[in-house]
Amino acid sequence: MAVTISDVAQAAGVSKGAVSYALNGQPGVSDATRGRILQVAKDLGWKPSLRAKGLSSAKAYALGLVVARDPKLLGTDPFFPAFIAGIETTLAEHDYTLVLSVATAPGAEERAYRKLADGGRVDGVILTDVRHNDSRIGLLRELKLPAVTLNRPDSGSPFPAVSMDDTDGITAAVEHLIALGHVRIGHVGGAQEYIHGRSRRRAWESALAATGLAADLFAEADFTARGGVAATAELLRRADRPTAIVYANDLMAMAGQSYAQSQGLSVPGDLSVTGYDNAEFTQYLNPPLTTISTDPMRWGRVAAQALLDQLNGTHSGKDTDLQAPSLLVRASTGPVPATPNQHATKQANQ
Amino acid sequence: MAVTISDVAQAAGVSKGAVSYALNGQPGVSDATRGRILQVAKDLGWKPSLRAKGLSSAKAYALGLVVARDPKLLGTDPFFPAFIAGIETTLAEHDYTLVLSVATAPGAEERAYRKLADGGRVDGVILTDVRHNDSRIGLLRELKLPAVTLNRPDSGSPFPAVSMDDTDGITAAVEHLIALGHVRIGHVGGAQEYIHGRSRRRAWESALAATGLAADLFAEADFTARGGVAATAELLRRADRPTAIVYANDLMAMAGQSYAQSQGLSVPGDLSVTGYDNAEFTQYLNPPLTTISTDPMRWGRVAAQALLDQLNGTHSGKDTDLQAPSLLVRASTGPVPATPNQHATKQANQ
DNA sequence: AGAGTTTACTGAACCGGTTCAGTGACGGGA
DNA sequence: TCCCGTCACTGAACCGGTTCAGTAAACTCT
Repeated sequence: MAVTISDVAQAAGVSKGAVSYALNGQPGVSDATRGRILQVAKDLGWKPSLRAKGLSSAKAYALGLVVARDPKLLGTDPFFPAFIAGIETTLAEHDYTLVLSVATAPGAEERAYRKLADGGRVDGVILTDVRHNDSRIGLLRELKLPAVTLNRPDSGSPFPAVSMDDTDGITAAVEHLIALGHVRIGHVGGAQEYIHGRSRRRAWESALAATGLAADLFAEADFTARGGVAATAELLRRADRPTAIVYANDLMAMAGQSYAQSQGLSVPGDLSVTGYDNAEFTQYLNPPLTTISTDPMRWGRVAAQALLDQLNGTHSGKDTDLQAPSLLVRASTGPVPATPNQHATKQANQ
Repeated sequence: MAVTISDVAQAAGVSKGAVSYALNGQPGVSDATRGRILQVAKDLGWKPSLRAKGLSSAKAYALGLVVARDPKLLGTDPFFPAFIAGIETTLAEHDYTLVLSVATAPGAEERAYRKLADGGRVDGVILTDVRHNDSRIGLLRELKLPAVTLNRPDSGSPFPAVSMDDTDGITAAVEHLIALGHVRIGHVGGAQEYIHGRSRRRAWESALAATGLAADLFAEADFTARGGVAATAELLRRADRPTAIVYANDLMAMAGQSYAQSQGLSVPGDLSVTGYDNAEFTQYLNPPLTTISTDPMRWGRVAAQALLDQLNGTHSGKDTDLQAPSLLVRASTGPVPATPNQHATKQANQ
C-alpha cells in the first residue's frame, strides 16, 4: 500500500541495494546518485517500514517499561508520569518508542516481561521499583533481555544501574527537624520490600543515631494515602508520640498531615511533617509541605540513554549516579512544641 | 539465535507451511500431524517472532497513545494511570501491546503521531483530551491511522467514540449544592479548549439556569493545582463571592480548598467545594472532598476493545456510551452560611 | 473400476528492508 | 600499454513468518 524501497529504486533507476546504501549514509554510492535517490525518496514520501527494518536487523526499536503498581497508587504518585516523560525526551531523539505495560494482577508482572521478550517486542527494559531480592533480575537474565535498573539491586545484578541516592535528602530532613529542636522524630516508611523503602528508612535511622536519638517511631505503610493515614494514626497513638514525622513520599505525608489536623493537631504547631518527591500539589497544601525535591524526569532521561548505550554497545558498564535530591523547606515544619499538646494527644489517642 | 519456524519444521519432519497452518489452527494438516507439530514447537520453546509476523501480515500488534499534557499535571492527575491500566486489561487478553508517547514540547504532539504512523509502529491510536476543533482528527485521517476518541469531538470525526458523559455528575453536584441552600455557586473550569472543559462548564450553567440562578461566577483554569488556586482567588475576590464552588477536577478542588482555608475560610462552613474524578487522595483531605466518581479504568478497557474491534472489522461503527459517573457526597459540602462571613470576605479580598 | 472430489502436504513466492559477493568501468603506476 | 586496485553499482540471499498454487494419495460415488 505505502511506498516501498523498491518503488524508490525503480523511480530513481537504481537497485534496492543502492537505495538502502544511500539512505543509510553507507559508502557504495556516488554523491550524485545519493542525492538523486534522497530526492526521489522525499518526493515519493517514502518512510522506511519499521517492521521490515526490524526483521532484517533483529531489532524492535522499542524499549519496555513494566509498571507493577496498584493503579490506585499509580494514579496519584507523580513519579511515573514524569519519569516516563523523561524517557520520551531521550527516545524522541532516537528512532525508538516506549512500550508500556501496567501489571496490576498478581503474576501479571512476570507475564508482562515474558510478553515483551517473547515476540521480540522490545530490545531492552527499564526496571523500576526494585525490590529486595528482586526475582525480576533472574527473569530478565533468563529471557536474555538487556536492562538498566533504577538504583542498584541488593542482590547481584548484571545490569547497569542509574541511581539517585535518597539518603542525603532524608538525612537533610531529619537534621532540619533536629535543628528545630525535635527529638521525637518518627518515620512513615514505604513498603520495606522495595529497596527505596528500605534505604529511606535506614537513612532516617542513621541520621537519628548520629545524634544519639532513638529510632523507635517507625511505621510501615505502602506509599498510598490510605496507608499513610493508618501509619500516622499508629504513631500518634504511641505513648511518647512524635513531634515530627518524616514520610517516605508526599502522598503519605499529605494524608498524614490531613489526618493529624482532623485529630485536632496543628501542623506544624503540634506536629511537623516532611514528604518526599516534591509533587506539584505539595506547595498548595495547607500548610505547604516541606519535602525533598527529586527529578524523576531527569532520571528517566538518563536511564533511557543508558539503556540505548547498552544496546548499541557504547555503554561503559558502570553505574550512573545522579545528583542527590535536596531538601525543600516549606511551612509544614516548625520548632518543636514547648510541651506536648495534651489536648491534641488525648484526641489522637481516642 | 532463537528457535524459528524452520527449526520446528525440520524437527517435526514437515515443511514451514505445515507448521504455520498447525500453529494457527488453520485447516490443511491432519490432527495427528498438528499434534506432533504443536508438541515439537513446545519442546523447542518456539515463540513466533512478532517482527516476522508483522511483516507478512502488515500489522504492528500495538496500539498507540499520545499524551500531550504538561508532565507536571500528568504527575498528579489520576486519570491517565488508571486509564492506561484499563487499556492493558484489554490488551493482556490479546496479542497487543501499548506504545505510549508523552509529548510535552509544543509541536511534539503531531511529531509523535507521525512517528507512530510512519514506520507502522502501531495499528491504531486512542485519542484522549479531545479539543475544540481538534486538529488531530484531520491528522489521523491524513495518516490513515484508525482511532477511537474519548467522547465525541465537536468537529466532525469519522472515528467511533467511547463516551462518558460528564453532564450528569456536574448537574448532580450543582443540585446537591442548591438543595443545601446555596445560590452563589461558582465554577472553576478546566481549559475551555478541551471539550470536557466545555461540557462541564455548560452542565454547570444549565443546572443553574434550570433553577433560575445566574451563572456569573466562572473562572477558567487549566486543571492544575496552581491554576485552581489562581481561579479560586479570583472568584473569592468578587464582590458577591460564591458560597460554593464546583471544580472541574479534584486537583483544582484540593488546591482551591487549601487556598480558601489559608485565607481563613472554613470548608464547608464558609465555602462548599466539589471536585471531579474521585482521586484516591480526595478521601484523605481535610475535609474529605465531595466529588464525582468516575471510572477511568473501565473507560480504558472499553476504548481499547473498541479499537481492536475496529481493527479486525467487527466494530459496529456506533459510539459507545459508558455509564455516567455519579456524585459522591463527603464533608467538603454543607449548608449555605446564614450570612456571608464578613471577616473571611475581608481576608479573601486582601 | 474409473472419474471426480477431498485431504494433507510441499515448495516457492512474498512482505520490505539489509548485506554480501560479484561485475564492469575507470584511473594510476610501471 | 598492460595490469591492478578502487569505485559504483547490481543481483541475490536473507531475516521469519504467511499464503498460494500445485501434487500425490485417499476417499466418494455410480
